Amino acid sequence: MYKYEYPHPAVTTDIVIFTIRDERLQLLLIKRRETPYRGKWALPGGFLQMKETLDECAARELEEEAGISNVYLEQLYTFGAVKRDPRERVISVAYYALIPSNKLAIRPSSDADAVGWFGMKELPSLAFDHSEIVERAYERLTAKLTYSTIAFQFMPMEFTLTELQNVYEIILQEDIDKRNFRKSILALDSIVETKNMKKEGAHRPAKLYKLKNPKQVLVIK
Amino acid sequence: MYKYEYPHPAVTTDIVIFTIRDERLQLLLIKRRETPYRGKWALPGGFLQMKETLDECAARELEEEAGISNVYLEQLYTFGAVKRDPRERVISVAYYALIPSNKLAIRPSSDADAVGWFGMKELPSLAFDHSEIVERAYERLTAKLTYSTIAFQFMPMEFTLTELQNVYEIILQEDIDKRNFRKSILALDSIVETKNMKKEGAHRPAKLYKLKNPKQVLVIK
DNA sequence: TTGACATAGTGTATTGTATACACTAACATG
DNA sequence: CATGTTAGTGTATACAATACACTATGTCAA
Repeated sequence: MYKYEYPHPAVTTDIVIFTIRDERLQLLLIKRRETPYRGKWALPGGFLQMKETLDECAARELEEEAGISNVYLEQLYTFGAVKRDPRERVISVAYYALIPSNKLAIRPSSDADAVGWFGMKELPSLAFDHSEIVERAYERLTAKLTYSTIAFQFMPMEFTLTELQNVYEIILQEDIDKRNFRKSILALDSIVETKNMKKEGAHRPAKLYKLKNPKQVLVIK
Repeated sequence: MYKYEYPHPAVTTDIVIFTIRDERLQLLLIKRRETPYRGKWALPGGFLQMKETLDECAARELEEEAGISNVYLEQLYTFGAVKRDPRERVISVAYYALIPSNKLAIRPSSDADAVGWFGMKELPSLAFDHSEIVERAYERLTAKLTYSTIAFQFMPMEFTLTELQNVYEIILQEDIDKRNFRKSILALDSIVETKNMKKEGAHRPAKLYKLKNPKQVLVIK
């Protein structure tokens, strides 16, 4: 039992985990097995521990609930509506993470069918204020796509320019001119050709590229 | 005495209050009269109450500690280093506020010389991790200056284009071409001429402008 | 009253960036 | 070896950003 002279809220982190799967922007949800919102889908997340920072808490939840580590993770916004959790006062520091498609090993966490990927356009109704969190994360993601190299964080180690273009087109939901796209991406000077080619199907193979600095996200212009 | 089954951190809001004063970007600090960091300057802020949202908490602190209300106030970032406060675990949700120069009535809060404005370049050493908070607030401010109409929030009801240009030049610390500045500002279609002129000194008077929607901050382009 | 001074106010030419657009190259397969 | 499919490439045009200098309107002092 912990005692304080004045009331303290609980603090949690909730994480919007984005990936590109099946040509769609998807995110990871967890089915709640406890009240409140029992049976509803919710963002992965959990309570802050006293000996970890907020970043560490988010990374830990990402690891525990989705089996994912060492990916792009950024603080999004802090949500503090008074009744956002019916049990007690809970402040949620929201994060979002980007997962490259090759890291998609959903470790089913504790239990199998309780974790799932959902397309942004086919989201179920969510617990708490998680819809609002998702919306804000999507806004941030689309904004950053246009003024940073954040999209590279969705890519596996080696990728083709067409694959990269697909990521942009899927997230922004608009067609991009192939030549202009390649011109602007190469102008960033963030990726280099590898010696490898992607051979797939009955057509010309594509050059594979890789990031010069895999973890670095640059703000451009 | 409040009791919980597991430990809860304290939650505070801290506010970086910017204004333009004496041709400089300045911010409001408060001298601490309690330990820890007794006698050091710190950002205004305080503990979240159970019945108020984070935004309300920040607005309340702004009012209580600086006597300022009804100004631009935006959540900045949440700071959660484990030992950022030596007393107990404290999560700080940082905000920043922009004060028009005409609202500068520093109500000395509880007591006189404990509140002061400091130029960004002449800041004293600050308590806690408040230097880090200030730095991030300044980054956000300069970034938003270039892609939103946030700078208008520094202006009084009526202002001249030269005064507005000065605000940009002071914050960005660079000279701006007068004709290009006026062209781009008027292109935003956010301000209109008033019938008034500012007569001051031995020279041609300047037209006074006002915001079409005083509270609105637009993201541009 | 008028000349000197100080800031307000205005337009255009040039440069750089973003966009639109179509054909050839290289592979697999039948 | 013809067909189908995706990879890969350059240029002309439109638009936006920048550089740049003179006239206008007031006050004040001689």
